[in-house]
Amino acid sequence: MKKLIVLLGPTGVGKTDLSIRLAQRFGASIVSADSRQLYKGIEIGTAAPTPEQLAQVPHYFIGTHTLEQDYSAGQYELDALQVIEKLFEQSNYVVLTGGSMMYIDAVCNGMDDIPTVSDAVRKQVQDIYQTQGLVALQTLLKELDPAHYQKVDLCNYRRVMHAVEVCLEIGKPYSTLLTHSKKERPFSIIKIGLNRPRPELYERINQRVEIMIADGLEEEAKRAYPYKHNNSLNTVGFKEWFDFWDGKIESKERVIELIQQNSRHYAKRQLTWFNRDTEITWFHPTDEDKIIQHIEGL
RNA sequence: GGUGCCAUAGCUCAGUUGGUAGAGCAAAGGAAUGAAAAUCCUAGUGUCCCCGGUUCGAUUCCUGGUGGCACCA
Repeated sequence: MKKLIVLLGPTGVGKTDLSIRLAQRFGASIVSADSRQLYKGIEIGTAAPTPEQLAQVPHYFIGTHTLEQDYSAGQYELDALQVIEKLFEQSNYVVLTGGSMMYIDAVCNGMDDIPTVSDAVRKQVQDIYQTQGLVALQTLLKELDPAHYQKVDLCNYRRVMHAVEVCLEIGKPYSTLLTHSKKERPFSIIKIGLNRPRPELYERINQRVEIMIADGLEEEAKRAYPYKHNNSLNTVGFKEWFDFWDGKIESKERVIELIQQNSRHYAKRQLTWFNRDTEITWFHPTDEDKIIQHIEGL
């Protein structure tokens, strides 16, 4: 039986190192489930695997896209599944690792089939939001998809916008596409969660940011600055620099503090998401032997 | 040493004409179906610096401490 080892956890917990050792132990390749490490040119700020690490085990979805390319969890589901199936032809194990919650769920559970929104519709909906505000979008959603209007978080403009976009794109209610069903996969899934006590995790995050700065994060951000309007750069570690250069943050010290803080916030959100998933077995990253035993025991 | 100002949430501060208090930020908890490192939601929190005094009642007024800041010596 083919087994997908899913190694997940909050940012900075220590997934990369362990994923390489596990992959070597089980003769597997690594499929990254990280919505930012797949972009080329922001390696320092996203703590992407180093060239040395990449040389140790074949990696997929690291630095495969340009900063200008749009990408999505839905696209990732299709692409990753294709890669995983191919890798299972050579090995009984594949390691999926990363912290992008929705990317992991896309592979493990699947997402409903929703068409990609065209640029024209996206622009149209953005215009409504910018000129008439969120209330106008809410009203529009109430007309187009009353069922979803009842369920969606109406304060969250991204969600309201997306629902409206899809309704306009397909000409029927967005909610008719949502089945909330779990897709069957031709392999079994072993979910391993990595976590540390909160103070320990936060200390690691803070230190990692300091290391990024020493490694040249500012220069990397400067090179990325021309692309700042792309989604690839709506990213912790970059948006703070952009705000600094745009005069919205007063000092470099403050930039660093904010990167650390936003990283901690991100880690907390990841944990909130993962804590709902009862399929995860949790370990401290140093419990490598226990993790291997756990995988072999299944 | 003298004079003045200040001391309230983890931080910055507001406030109570005397009836034991509230903002922002932080921390915490939560939501989540193609932008997800995105986006959004929710409470909580207090020896109101210390000892006395006045008062039915003091965080608030008064005396004296302590600490900080400023100015004068």
